[in-house]
Amino acid sequence: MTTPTQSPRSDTRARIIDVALELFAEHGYEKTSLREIADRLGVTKAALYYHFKTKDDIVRGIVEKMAAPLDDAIAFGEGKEWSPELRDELLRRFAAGMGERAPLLRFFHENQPALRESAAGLAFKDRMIKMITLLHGPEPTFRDRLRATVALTSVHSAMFLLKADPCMEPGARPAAGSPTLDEAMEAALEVALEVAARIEPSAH
Amino acid sequence: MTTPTQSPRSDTRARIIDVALELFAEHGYEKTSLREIADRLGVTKAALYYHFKTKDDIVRGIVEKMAAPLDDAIAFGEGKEWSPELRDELLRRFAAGMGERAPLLRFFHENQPALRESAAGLAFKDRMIKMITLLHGPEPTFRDRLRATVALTSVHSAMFLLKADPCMEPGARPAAGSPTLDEAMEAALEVALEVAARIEPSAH
DNA sequence: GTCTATAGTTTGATAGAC
DNA sequence: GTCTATCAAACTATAGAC
Repeated sequence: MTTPTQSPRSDTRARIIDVALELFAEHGYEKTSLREIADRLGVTKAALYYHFKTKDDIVRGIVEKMAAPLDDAIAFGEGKEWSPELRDELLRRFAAGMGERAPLLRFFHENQPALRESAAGLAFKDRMIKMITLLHGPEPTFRDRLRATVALTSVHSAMFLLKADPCMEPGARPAAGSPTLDEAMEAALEVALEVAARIEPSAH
Repeated sequence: MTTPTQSPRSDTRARIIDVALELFAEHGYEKTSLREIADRLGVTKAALYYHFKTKDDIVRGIVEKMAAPLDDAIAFGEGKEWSPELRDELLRRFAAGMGERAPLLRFFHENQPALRESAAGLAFKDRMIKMITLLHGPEPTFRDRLRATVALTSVHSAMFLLKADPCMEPGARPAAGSPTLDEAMEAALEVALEVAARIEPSAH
């Protein structure tokens, strides 16, 4: 067991990561200043620099803390022989893991320009590409790789729809009401499974 | 006919739009400074401000000039009664129009945080949502709206794949070589049609 | 571990000459 | 229509006291 005298696992560092991801996802990486993060936490900018060397280092912290479900899914799929069942199980694990970490996925998709020059951002992108590779299996066609990619992005698209204005026209009914996050994720997984179902690596 | 003495339709303004979109798509809106745009054009920042009132006004210029194919597709679909044939024709027009304007789509998808506070950005988003609505027709379920959204994003996903490193592992073959832009767009349309095919607005 | 204070840079935008 | 010169503001990051 851990020492009782030890503080609750560097609480501030964890809080910085949480607040930063929240702001990065909502307002974007570039538009979120360290001052905003510090203010929301009730500390000063300098305090942030005690825990993280640079702004980009916070991104590193975010990815390291939040990408665990993605790594788990990759570890589960890696080494196994490809099969339709494996493919579907990977999608289920991805949807379950990322659905609970919606801000991370949003941050990744909507801040590509900032993440493109970030080591941590590229590391996350590599994980996504690895996930795509596991999904389509060996000797894929371009269409197979595209289907795998589209399947993964359907989770993000579902979130986009949730955020988008539900009532768009005065005449149109608000499309079966606003679904909950869980319902949206369920729909995302269903569509993802549909798209991925036509992946057939042996038919090259 | 237009006056012969008139200059070639304000060449500089058009060049600013082209260069700005190119840089915005490649390096992102926030990371692209007006100095960079001016330098590449061989002018100064002040010259930019003669043609555009603010940086965001350049975005407005981009959308107004480049979103024409999208408006055409919307105009084509609006007022018509929904049918599977209309749905597919809309997807074909969208893919054809946006495939030729790949940077615009990339700019839109990868710079949401910046565009979220931009009037021009919101106008483009409205067009996309309108396109989604035309695709799924009346009384959609959330799944239908999601399928319509995913179908539209497949064009962007195809471009993501094209940019992503083709050779990912030492052992893996580079997935049927690097396809051309046209081949990628053809694949994107095929996947989009697949995804949209299960939209059935009457089965609510 | 957190603070004050500030260095040092870059940015978007403006004024006015030509 | 393009230039030079400049502004105020905002940012990341650092130094050093407590």
